[in-house]
Amino acid sequence: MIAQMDNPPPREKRALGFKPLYGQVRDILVARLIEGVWKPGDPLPSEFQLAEELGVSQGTMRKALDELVGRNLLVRRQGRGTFVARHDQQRALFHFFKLEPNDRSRRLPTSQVLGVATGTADNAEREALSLDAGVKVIRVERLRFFEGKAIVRERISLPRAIFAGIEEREALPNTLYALYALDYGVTVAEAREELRAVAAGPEDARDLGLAPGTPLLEIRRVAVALDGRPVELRVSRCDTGHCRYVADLR
Amino acid sequence: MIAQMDNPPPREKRALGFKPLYGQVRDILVARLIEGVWKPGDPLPSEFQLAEELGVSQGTMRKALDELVGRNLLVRRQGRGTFVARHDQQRALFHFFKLEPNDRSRRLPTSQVLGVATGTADNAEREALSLDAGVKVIRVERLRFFEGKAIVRERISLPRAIFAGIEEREALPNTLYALYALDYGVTVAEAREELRAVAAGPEDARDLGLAPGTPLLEIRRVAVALDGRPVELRVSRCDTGHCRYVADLR
DNA sequence: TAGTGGTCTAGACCACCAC
DNA sequence: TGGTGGTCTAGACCACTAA
Repeated sequence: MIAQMDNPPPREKRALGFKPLYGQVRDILVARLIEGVWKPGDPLPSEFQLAEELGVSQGTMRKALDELVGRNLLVRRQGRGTFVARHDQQRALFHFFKLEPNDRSRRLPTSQVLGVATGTADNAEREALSLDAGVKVIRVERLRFFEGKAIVRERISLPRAIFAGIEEREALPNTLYALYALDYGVTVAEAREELRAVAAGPEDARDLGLAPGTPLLEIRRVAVALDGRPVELRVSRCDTGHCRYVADLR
Repeated sequence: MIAQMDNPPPREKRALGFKPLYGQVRDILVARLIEGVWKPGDPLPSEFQLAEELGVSQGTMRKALDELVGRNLLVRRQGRGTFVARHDQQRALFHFFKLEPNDRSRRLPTSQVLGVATGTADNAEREALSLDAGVKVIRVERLRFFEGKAIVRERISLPRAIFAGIEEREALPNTLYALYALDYGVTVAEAREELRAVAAGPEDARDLGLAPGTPLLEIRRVAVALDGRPVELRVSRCDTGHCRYVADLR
């Protein structure tokens, strides 16, 4: 059993505080993912084992697992098992990357870091990342390329309290979210993006090889970790002469 | 039973052609929605009745219904029943509308039709809507307002074969998708959007009160009906000085 | 109170994969 | 061949709504 063991009424189902069993099971599984009991790529115990451990039926465990698969936190492979999702698998890669080159090929761009710096969070960063005044952030500026052509200029802000030492690494990988998960225990679970059209500034123009004032697509993304903390602010300015932002509404 | 009645082997489950029962049931339900057996807002028979009619268990029927609820085609209301989703309910309205005024209020903009015309589909329309050469389309141009301020200039292209007569209506409602469903039997089930940054042209500038060349967010959307046909091409140019495009990645 | 969807269980069998 | 996830069933009981 789960929480009910402490309380005499074995199935607490009040009008307001009702929480289904599979929801409690799901929360327990999420907590284990946050704690790092299972790491990216690890297999979970079988559905039957998990169900027996938590004292629920396989059907209930299945429903809990289903929800986590739906949130892209787990991956099922028939005949093999259920695994913790990784941020560097083809399927998951494009979940947080919606730019597509105009030739419709689906590739990830390469990256070139322009600079890494540490500073005090400005107002925008404090609001986006829920930081107190005076807190330090790490800022990464980089360019991203499709087929050797610079398409995106990107500024990434990270709380130093979470990503301490990341500013001293010799190199940063192209897929940062896999790095966050493996080296900092931070699983990016969701993100909110706000898009605007802006005019290219002098630096945008220089780095992207455009005239100043050229319209650029600005993507402002706040990434949220499994535990609900906002962990990254990323502002990308994209030359939509060579790519476009694609969204499927279903 | 369903398809198996004709064939002696009651459960056809070959290596390749295997299709689960709930999938067949789901397809039958979708077919009924396309035929208009149940119209937007109508209640479906209860899960038990549907299950009995199609000769499956309630659990299987439930799984089929679950998928359609997940695709926003049906809506469940506990204690009341399962209903065909409508495109003019608060919940569904914003599923296909991702612009948010910068004051973060969630409202739909009002609309003002600038003009309606009929013409021969151009290359872009033919490709987007899978039309043959020479086919006629109806084009609607309109402005959309937040708080009385013109924010979006929109060009909508519709195949005349599907929406015959729509060009002669005295007025067009703000929420066109509800009109498509109710008067033309066309349920918009999904859409693909491509976003770019563009410079305002003379007409954009005039109608939106901006200087020519101001960066605008261009949203190019192809809406697809329940039966898979593309039914609408919509190109919106948005003044992101007053609003922004919002996407939640999960 | 009757009827609907929502949860949970127990068990059977199938499809897929690795060994 | 054994173990995993995937499907399907039958039945019980709970929560919500409307009459």
